[in-house]
Amino acid sequence: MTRPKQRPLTLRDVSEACGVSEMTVSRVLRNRGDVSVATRDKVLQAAKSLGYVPNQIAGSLASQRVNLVAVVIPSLSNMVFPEVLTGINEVFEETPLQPVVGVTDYMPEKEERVLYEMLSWRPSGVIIAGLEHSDATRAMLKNAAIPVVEIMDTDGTPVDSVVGISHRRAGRQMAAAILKQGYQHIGFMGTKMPLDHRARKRFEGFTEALAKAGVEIEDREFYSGGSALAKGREMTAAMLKRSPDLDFLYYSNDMIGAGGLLHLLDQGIDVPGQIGLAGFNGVELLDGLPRQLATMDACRKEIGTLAAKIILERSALPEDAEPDSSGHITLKPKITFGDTLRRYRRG
Amino acid sequence: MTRPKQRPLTLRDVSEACGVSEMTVSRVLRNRGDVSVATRDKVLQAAKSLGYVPNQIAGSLASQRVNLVAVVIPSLSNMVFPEVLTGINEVFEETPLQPVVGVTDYMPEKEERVLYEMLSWRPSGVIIAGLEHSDATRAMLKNAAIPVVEIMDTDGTPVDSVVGISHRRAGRQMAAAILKQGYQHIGFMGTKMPLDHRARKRFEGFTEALAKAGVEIEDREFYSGGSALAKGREMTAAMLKRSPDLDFLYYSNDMIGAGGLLHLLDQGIDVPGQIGLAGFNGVELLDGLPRQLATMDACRKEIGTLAAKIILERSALPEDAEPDSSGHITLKPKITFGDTLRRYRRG
DNA sequence: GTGAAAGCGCTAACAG
DNA sequence: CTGTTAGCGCTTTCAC
Repeated sequence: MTRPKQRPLTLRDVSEACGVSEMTVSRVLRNRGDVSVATRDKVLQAAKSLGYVPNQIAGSLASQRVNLVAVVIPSLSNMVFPEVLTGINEVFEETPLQPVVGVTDYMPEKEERVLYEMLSWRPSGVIIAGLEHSDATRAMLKNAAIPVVEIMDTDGTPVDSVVGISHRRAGRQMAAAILKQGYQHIGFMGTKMPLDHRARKRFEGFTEALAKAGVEIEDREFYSGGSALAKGREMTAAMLKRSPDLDFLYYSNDMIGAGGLLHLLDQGIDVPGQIGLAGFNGVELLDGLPRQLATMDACRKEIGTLAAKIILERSALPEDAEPDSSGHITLKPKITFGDTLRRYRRG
Repeated sequence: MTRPKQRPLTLRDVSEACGVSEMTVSRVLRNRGDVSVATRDKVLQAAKSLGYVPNQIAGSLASQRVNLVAVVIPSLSNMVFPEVLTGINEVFEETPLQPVVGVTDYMPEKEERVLYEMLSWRPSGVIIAGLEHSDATRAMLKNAAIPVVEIMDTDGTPVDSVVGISHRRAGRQMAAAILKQGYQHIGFMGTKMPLDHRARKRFEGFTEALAKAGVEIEDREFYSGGSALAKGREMTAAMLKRSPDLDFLYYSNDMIGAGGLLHLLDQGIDVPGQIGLAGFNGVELLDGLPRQLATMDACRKEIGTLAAKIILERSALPEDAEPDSSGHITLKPKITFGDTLRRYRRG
């Protein structure tokens, strides 16, 4: 109750308060080893009434174990990543492990800084978005000698484990679906993606599959910043003005797709009859639009869950054991046709 | 290059590699004290080539300083909080401080656990959402003897500093604006809010202001889970069926408001002539809807920025200095009328 | 079941 | 400018 100001409580304080050795107090507080019920209660009671909070800094240094898992993602405003985090959180919920999030803003050099910062806390594992990293980043990941899971994307060579989808394949798949329904005049809209490798790969897969069918994208536009919904609207209006013959619009994410959809409906355009639309991500947020946008699920939450599970297994493993599984997981997203990609061949 | 596996590098390794004492290596790596350029370069070079990453655990224990700031928020999927985080991140960007986020899912008891966990890392400060906490949580915050900023809400008694808006006032203000425009038959839709105190306070302020004008809410509905947009649609449809005479719908957040708006437009209802709408939050995400929803900005990013700045100032202060400012900041959100709350008195 | 001693990897405080 | 000496608060290991 009468706590000395400024100096946080230590084990010793609790020890003195209840007349039990520091060692035993430590045992009680960690539920380690056998302690008589009597002393146990005494200790617990003292700790609580003092309001003692253990010092993990000291604990981790002594035990050489840290219950932190570094999670490195490009953005928090992207909707996608909070969902991944939710998956991760769920798995770690009932374990001693704790995720610590770092944000890179899609900047490789910031990724480097953030990772360095996090590794300096000696986390038990790293979950990091993407497969494209600077040499320094990759080196740090390797040197850390802890489990590393690269997430979201599987098109490339992981440092260690990987959980994600093939965005190139996703792009191809959507192209195939679109062509199959008879659409031929296709426009593309998306973020400027020098650094969003996943968007880039989807685009590449998409164009590649079209090319195989002898189709080329007839118009394209890229944006950055601003409200995605509004951007989708604007870009769509502009593109259709430029290229009125388009019969399909592929968007690199659902938000701009939704903007496009709202614009087309405003204009009284028949969707998906006259113009079809598709986005990417399967954002639940958008259920409730006048039409359901065709899209592909990016398996966000599942990616989080699986990545966390890999860390969990690996970090429990004895020092020198090698996991028997390769730790490479490629999920297979499916297309949701919704109401903006017709299901029957054009008349 | 030939690094012993499993054992992370220590200062000593660097020290040996470059023939400089550990202490000096430490100085170089922290940019502390004067070191000759020659040794400095030697050290830096050795550290880099080895791929040495300092151990903050040991460093913090020795220096009794931790560059972590605990940030405790109810949710990541609420859109609101990622924006607050963005504000916080921006401020800490160029400082040694680093936010660490914990999520409570609006559960007081989880809040307690999360905070305990974070305090055990002895952070330099705490930023925590809301003013309602369990006694244990409040006690921990007080005992921690570090700067604490409670954010989002100012209706109540903070433990220490506070940055936010008065949600009660926000509710009253919106009620006043609605009444002023002559709307009289008002329905309310929102989340089930036993634990969302801010939504509750807005609702209370809202009904209170209506009551003063002799107006009562004529219908109300609460939801939980699911896509907010879809829920807004459904609830609005149901409510108007039940209470066709309503001329205004107040939503506890913009997403369900947007759902309602889409529904009304679908039905060909004149908005805001026949029915007016308002939400809350000022979600930029929604720019691009057919009509701009009336709303109030919750000052999310600014709250983050200010809270971070308070921590920053306070944590730099000498041990016993008292901040001269009370550290109580109430921001004043303004109403955006948009296109769903008419600006002129009813005919 | 409990305690005493040693040390985790680093930095504060002094010496030189 | 550089090095030495003590810890930081806990846990490990080994006695009892």
